[in-house]
Amino acid sequence: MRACQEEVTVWLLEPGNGEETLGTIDRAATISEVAALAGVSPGTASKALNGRGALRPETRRRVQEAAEQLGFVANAAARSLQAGRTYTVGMITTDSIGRFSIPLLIGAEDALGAGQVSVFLCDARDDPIREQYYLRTLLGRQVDGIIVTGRRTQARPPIGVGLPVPVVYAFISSTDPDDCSVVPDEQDGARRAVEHLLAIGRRRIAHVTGPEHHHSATVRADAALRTLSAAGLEPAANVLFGEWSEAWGRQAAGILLSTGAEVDAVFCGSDQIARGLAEALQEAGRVVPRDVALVGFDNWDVMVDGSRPALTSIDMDLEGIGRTAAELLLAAINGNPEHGRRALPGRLIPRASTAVNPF
Amino acid sequence: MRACQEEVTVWLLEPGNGEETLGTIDRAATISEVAALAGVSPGTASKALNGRGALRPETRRRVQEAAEQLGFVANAAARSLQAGRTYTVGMITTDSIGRFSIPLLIGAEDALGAGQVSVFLCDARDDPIREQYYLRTLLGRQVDGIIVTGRRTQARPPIGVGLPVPVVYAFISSTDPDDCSVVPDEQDGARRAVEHLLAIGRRRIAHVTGPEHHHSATVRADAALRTLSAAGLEPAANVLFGEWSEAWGRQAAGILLSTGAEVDAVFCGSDQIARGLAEALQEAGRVVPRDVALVGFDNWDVMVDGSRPALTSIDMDLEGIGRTAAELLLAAINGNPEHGRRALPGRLIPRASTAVNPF
DNA sequence: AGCGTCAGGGCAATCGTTTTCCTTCCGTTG
DNA sequence: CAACGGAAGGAAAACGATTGCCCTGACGCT
Repeated sequence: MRACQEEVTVWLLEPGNGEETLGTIDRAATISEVAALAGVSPGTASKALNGRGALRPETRRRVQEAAEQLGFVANAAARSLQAGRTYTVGMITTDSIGRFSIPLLIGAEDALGAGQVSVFLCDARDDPIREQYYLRTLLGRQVDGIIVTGRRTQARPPIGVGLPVPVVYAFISSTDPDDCSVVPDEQDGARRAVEHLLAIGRRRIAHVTGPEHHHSATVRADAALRTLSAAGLEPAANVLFGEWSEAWGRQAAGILLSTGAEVDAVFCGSDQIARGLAEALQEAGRVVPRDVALVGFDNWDVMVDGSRPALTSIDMDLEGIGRTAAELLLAAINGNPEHGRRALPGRLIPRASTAVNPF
Repeated sequence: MRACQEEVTVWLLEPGNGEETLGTIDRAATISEVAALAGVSPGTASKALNGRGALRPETRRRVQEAAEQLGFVANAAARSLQAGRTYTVGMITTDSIGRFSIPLLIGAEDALGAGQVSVFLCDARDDPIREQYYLRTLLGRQVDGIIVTGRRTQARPPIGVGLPVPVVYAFISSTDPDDCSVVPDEQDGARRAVEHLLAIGRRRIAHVTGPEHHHSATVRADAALRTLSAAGLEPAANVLFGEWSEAWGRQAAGILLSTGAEVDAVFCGSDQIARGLAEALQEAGRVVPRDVALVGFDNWDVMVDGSRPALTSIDMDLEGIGRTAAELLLAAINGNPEHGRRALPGRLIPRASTAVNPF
């Protein structure tokens, strides 16, 4: 282990001293070779390296040194075979890998990597055939568990029933309430957005969002309306459903302006929509946030920072969702399965588009 | 059991025919169980399922049926152990997984998945320690090969020397010319951009790009200048190095306008820069593309489509790079290693920002 | 001195597949 | 009719790590 650290350093800082880098591993050494070098039996070597059995400290050390010298790394296949565990999980993204999957993936990979578990990545691309193919592949590889993710939060049918390994859904959820799902709390997010606008004194608040058939759009819209009415307010305009794009945001700005509704804030269903709205409003002479304050959703860096002014937005903490899903999966693998949907709160990231004092 | 099967099928394909779905796998069957059910020995069953050995067709069929009935999927660990191959490759992204890694990943996963090879994903996050940790992990898992990617195209020191498995670098390249690298041909991309601007009749062309210490920035800038001078032209202004952001694009627009240089086109080092430039130019009263044509780089959908007008851009075909890298890796695994850098050409995607007739 | 105990470590089975021999049984041929 | 050859399939040895069991000394106690 010490040597390991030093090796890294050698590679990193001083090219030229290649003595003990990983480069010395050119054909995997077996534990028998290590044992032979240390003058013990393979079984003993195994115990020495895994801290099991009753061994003299000196023997243990000798084996460890031999292992290091040979650059020994235990053959995972052999170990899995005998342990019945692979320290491996599969991650299936049902839609394609994209903007939403990545933070999930990073979070999951983070939590799993810390537990010495590797991740098989599978991209099912919205194709049920591919999905089942990957499921089968993963099961053949004896993964210890599976994380299922997707780009929509809507509940989906379970990927399989009676599977031999635990499954956790991240971001999307399973329609089976007995399955374990970790999702963002979108209602809470919408509530925070509206409350923030209320807190800075806005009262004529509109909502522009994605397609009405999109689960996230309706959930967020409902929560927004509820929050408004809890404050004794009506929305400043009907909810505008459209698509998740800047173009729609621009178009929606036109609609809002043309209806003559006196709007002093818009909560947008996505940062892209908010950005489009911001542009169009300002082209029409409205000042953001003085005349109209804006809150987006997703906290997507390139959108919130690229927009002028920078966008206040709701961060769903996707990385946290990925991490939590991974942790729940590990727990399930260790025999402590959890059931049901768990909704993680997001947080509001305030920026200039709702700054009370815009200077 | 039956009920389970039907549920899966109902969801998946054809309600009613639940015979052979994955639902039946609830505790992995071994080949011995299959063999017993088919009334043969395990060895024979193996031959039957893998199309090897000399077996009566009828026997083969019997075994296959037994396998299906039990939902048999060969234990990959056992198979790897004996074959010495795992049909698994590792993919290490040296910087974080991000906008550039994803298409690479998708491309690679595509090519590998088709070959029944699974991918271990590792995110080294620009941390050499993590990198070496993952390398070690992958080697312990006996991956058949490794793909190394990153978010910068600059050459990097090899991830290891004398490794027991082949390595292919994708997007980034290795400083060791003997290693196999697949990279975008950025010079070619820059050339295409400038030639496109020349083709639509622009002669006073400027170049705004990222940091001077960034490899991509200098490579593209050099190629752009060479292309101009090959056409007998000088750049309309000194190359403006800055950062890869919209903010810099806006700032650069100010610089170009204030120097009074008569610029009729700008080739930008990234779509973000181009977008910032487009905004600022138009706020200053210039019309894109009539007064100033713009070409970006990366063909990043949200930027090229979100910008107004939509941006002409250079697409580096990252997915193709990922796919090619994976194919080369598979070839190397099969004993046909390739060496050296292979630069893949990109293509120019024309959009409104360079439309000859902007209506 | 004799017995019990325990530390230290070797042996061998085990995980599930594949593969290399073998064996057996027929059919064909000299 | 004996011998040979090929087809069909079984037996068992790998692959590499782990682990329970057993063996061997050495030590201590009576």
